[in-house]
Amino acid sequence: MSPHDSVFRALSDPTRRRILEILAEHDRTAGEIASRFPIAFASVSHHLGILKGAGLVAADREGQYIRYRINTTVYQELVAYFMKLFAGGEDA
Amino acid sequence: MSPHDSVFRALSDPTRRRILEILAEHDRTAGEIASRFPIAFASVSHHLGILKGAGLVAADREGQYIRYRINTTVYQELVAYFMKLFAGGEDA
DNA sequence: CCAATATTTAGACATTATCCTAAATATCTA
DNA sequence: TAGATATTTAGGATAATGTCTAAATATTGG
Repeated sequence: MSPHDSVFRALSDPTRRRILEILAEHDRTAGEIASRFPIAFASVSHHLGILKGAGLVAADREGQYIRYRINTTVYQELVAYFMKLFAGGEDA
Repeated sequence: MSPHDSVFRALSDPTRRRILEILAEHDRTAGEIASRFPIAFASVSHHLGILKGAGLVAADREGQYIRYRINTTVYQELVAYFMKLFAGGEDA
């Protein structure tokens, strides 16, 4: 029941983690997110694609905009995975 | 209070996660760990160095051998980090 | 002290990841 | 429908990562 490889790879980049932290506050459009970073919009879009592919965020179109939000499902798997690791693999 | 970048980078490689899972069962020497993987001992040693640098494992020399073990401290930070992300950044 | 065992370090090479600019796609508004 | 805005996709340059072999370091036992 480990989270998929793509989840850990997605989390390995600091820009992508910052995106998740921003989305944890509340949902935002791609442009709102991108404007917070000193890199090109296209680069942020690429990061958003990776986060979406890993299931860490979801996206819905709203007219011209695309709104991104945290997808909570995967996080519970992550927490369970790490708890199992540091608990020494015991059943509880 | 996010875990350091090196922690996430260390976790991004599947071999390194497998090492952590093996060490979660119980402590093992570098050689015992390396013998479980189809790659060169030197490569596993490199991975162990990265895990140690991230604080995910600790190592103690035992005569000729070096025994590795899970270092639990960082895991609690990881769990707290992810819980905060998927809880929406609320105080609780 | 020397040879054997255990582990790490160094240097090279292939693969992957990030970032950029430019072009493509989607939607809205006049 | 044409032009403007929002976002993604494509292609390429540069940096980072994982793996290998060979050499170096540490410890034990005769």
